[in-house]
Amino acid sequence: MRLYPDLGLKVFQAPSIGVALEALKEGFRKGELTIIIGRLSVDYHGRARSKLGFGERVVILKPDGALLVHRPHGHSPVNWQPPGSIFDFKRLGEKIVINAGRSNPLEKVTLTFDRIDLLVSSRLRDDAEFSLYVDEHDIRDALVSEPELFEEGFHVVTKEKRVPSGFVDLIGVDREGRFTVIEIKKGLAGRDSVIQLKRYIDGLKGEGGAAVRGVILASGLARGCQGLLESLGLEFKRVDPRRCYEALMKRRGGGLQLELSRWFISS
Amino acid sequence: MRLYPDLGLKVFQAPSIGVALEALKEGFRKGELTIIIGRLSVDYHGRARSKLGFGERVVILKPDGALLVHRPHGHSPVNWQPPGSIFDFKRLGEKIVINAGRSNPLEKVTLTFDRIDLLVSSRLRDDAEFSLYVDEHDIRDALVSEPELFEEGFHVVTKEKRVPSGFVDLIGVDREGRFTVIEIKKGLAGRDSVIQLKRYIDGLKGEGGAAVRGVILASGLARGCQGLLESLGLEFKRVDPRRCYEALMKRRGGGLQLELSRWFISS
DNA sequence: TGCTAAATCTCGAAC
DNA sequence: GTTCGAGGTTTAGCA
Repeated sequence: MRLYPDLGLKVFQAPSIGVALEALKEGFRKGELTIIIGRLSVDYHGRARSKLGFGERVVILKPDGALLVHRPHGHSPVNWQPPGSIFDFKRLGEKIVINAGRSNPLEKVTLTFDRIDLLVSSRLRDDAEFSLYVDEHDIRDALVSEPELFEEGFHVVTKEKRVPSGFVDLIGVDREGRFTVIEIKKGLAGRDSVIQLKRYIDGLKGEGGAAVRGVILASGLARGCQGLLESLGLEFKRVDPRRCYEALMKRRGGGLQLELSRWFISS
Repeated sequence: MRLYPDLGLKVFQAPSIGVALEALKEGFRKGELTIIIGRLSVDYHGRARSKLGFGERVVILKPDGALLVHRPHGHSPVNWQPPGSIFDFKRLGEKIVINAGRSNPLEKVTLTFDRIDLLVSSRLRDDAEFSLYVDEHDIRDALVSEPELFEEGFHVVTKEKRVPSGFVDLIGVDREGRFTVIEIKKGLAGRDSVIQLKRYIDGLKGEGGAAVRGVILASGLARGCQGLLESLGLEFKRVDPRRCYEALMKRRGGGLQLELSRWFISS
């Protein structure tokens, strides 16, 4: 065992069962994040059931009650528990067992280690803010601040309006005074988007009696949807996320470098 | 630096930039999984854009080209790259920069470390098979092997039949000889399931001329869908995942202990 | 707490 | 490779 008080980082190599158990309990009690490399099996009971035999994996226990079991391949953890789970550490013969569960929904994952190669525990300080931009929400906001991105003479009346079957992204009036419902998709709009828009319009027609114009606003329309769109009397318009991004940045005052050209690995 | 050849586990504590770079390159070259605990910032350009300032996090690099950046809280990584990504490690002044990207879709994530507290690299052996049971697939299989779980006198004709708008889960003939289309949902069936089933039936009606019976088979029907269901002339039947699970286990010959009662943390 | 819609969704299978 | 459907989806935003 090695202790590095400067970094608050505790590293245990091939710890005994007693040492590992103590480190697990103390690390969680102190609000630390713990990483285990070892050989374990996993069982899950809850929303479904799963079983995974013994193998060498990485386990992360977070201070907020999240647990992750990662195999040496793949993006997603093979088993996990969401934040808010309750941990329980115990010895079972020559093995270490970690239970993590919650009551709603009722579920529990059980890790059984027959070997722990490395156990690391550390308090992590991370207050940085994460910002992600140019999503559907941003496109809508860009249109609110610059309606001409949609169409000249267009005016936004309301956004995120609740209708019986969901939420309409944007409602406005076009230059000819027509009531216009806009359904926004960031990527390709598919059959489901078309049907969704149709339902929205039907719901609104129920309220007033006037005709309503329906427009899908997306970066593209999936193949085979054109016919459905036309048969329902709807329109499609292409949205340029780049221009929306620029509009947003202009509004937010931030600078913008697109540099789309020399993105890729320039190593 | 400590080398444990028995376990194939390399542990570097507060390594110099040169040592860290060398370890990263050699670890990936040898097909090892690498974990880094340190202080870093993250930038992502691609399907969206994101920015995350400096903070203490856990980074996992997998031999299949997956990369994960985990903050001390939450289930999901704050940034990542999927398997198949290309890694690039380099020095930039007193910092270490890791780029991970791919060309389709064109995207890249950049990690900039101003401190590395711990770097661990190890080859992980994990050949175990992961099995997850009682999903939609299993319910369908349970019905194929025990059609009376659906209805007495029911006969399965085909499963996973392709129709213009997707795949029908099950098609069969009921005791009165009616052509029956079954849409299976593991949990609550919602409005979308009802609409999907209607589309399937419409597609099948196009083929033959006979009337088709449509049934939603799920553990429940979402509130407000009953009306839609009836107006479309469809039915809802409750499925018991537990009985399906038992049917599957019977068929697979395995034993079964449900022990639903004393699941929860019995610590 | 529960529901609805989005996601850099991921993952796997079929075409 | 692309597309489509499912997921222990997870996550964020509101009623």
